[in-house]
Amino acid sequence: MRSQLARKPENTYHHGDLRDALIQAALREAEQGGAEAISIKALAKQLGVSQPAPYRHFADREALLAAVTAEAFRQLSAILSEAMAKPSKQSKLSRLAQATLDFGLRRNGIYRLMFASRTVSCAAKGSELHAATRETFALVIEALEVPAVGYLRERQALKIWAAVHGVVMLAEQGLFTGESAHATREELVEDFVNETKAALAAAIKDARRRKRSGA
Amino acid sequence: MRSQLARKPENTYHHGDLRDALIQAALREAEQGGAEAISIKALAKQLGVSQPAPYRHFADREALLAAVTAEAFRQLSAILSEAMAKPSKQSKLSRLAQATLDFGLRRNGIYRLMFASRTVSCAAKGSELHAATRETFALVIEALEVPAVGYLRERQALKIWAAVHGVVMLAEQGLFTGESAHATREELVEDFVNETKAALAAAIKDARRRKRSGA
DNA sequence: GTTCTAAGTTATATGCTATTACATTCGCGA
DNA sequence: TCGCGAATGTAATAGCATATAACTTAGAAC
Repeated sequence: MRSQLARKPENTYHHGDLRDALIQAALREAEQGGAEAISIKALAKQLGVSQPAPYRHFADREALLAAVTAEAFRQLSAILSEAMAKPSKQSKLSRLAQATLDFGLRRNGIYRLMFASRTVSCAAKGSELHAATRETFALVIEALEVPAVGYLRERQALKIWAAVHGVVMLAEQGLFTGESAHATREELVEDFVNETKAALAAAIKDARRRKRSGA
Repeated sequence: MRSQLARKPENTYHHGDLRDALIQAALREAEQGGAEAISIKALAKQLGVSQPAPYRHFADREALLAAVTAEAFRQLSAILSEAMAKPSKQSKLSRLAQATLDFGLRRNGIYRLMFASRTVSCAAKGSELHAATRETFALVIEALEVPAVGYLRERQALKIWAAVHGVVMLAEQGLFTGESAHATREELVEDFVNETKAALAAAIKDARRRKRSGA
């Protein structure tokens, strides 16, 4: 296993770890231009192999995109885990939400690859990509820092996750640069975070009261 | 001006209204496959003209996509206006939000074209596309049915707009089909609508109280 | 060491974007 | 109504990307 972005050494026949090198190089390309910026041919040239070489590792372009997207989800998961782990005055949920916003804005192209293409929705249930997306969502649930309360916890996780993605989307559309720019993206995300906390607190209080009156 | 989806009549040199026909045909193509499904060559063949003919009306593929996206925004605006206009027990905001969700799910590919590509963010400020997106957002503000209260109204509009888009996004990712499917997409949207209403009501009440105590 | 297989190469077919040079039609003014 | 210029369409072609087929090389397995 050699360095991930390495070109094939000259005067050698085998690259060594082309599959991984392709994924890493593709991620770099997608950083700015999204999925459209990923060209098998260009990647092959970049890595010093012939154009058809990548097809030994991926059936077609879609398969490469799926692998790249899965890797992107794993990277996001790592970032979110780290954000949640480090000590801070902010709540875990706030840190997760802000870190997601930051990721979505900074790594624009990759974000679109992950959430705005049909690659994910086409992913089969047992696939690497499907697993990676589920793992990321599990972190959202974890960030709520509440025990499972019926399906309420999943519901709140879906809501905050949806809301944050919506903010990223509108921000990339440029809806925050103009007359409506008086609310920053970070403020909006924090609003959603606080609403989620309030909803959870209310629900838990309600559950306790019901339990007490029932007992 | 001839019928929009019409092929060029045989034995004629001019199509009649190729520009519009291209946009309409491209919209049909994008319905399922998004922007990637739009091929200049295929459209030309479909409409019975030569491959280079479309370039008389659009500088390049990007320009066509921008025009198609603008048209899509106008169609969405029309749908939302209609939803808001018809008498109903539901509030205008609820109808707008649910209609947006419906549009996003039904016309999946077009929705991605509108909100998940970089076409919009690259649109110049004076462009047809930029105007179309602003007009749609203006409908969101209108749906709140409150007078301008500082920047609060725009902020709430941004929030509900972001939230609805987030729900569409996650729904298309398949996050609602699985263990987390216990909340429907419609329920989540309605949650966000109600939170928006509550926030607006609270803010207006607060403003009145402040005004009274000040007077 | 021989052989089998994974991984890479050359050559090629196909499809799309885009440009150049040429042809046709429309509309408008003389 | 004739003619001329602008708008619109066509044919031919260059360039790039995906993908496949047939062939070659190196590494591993026995």
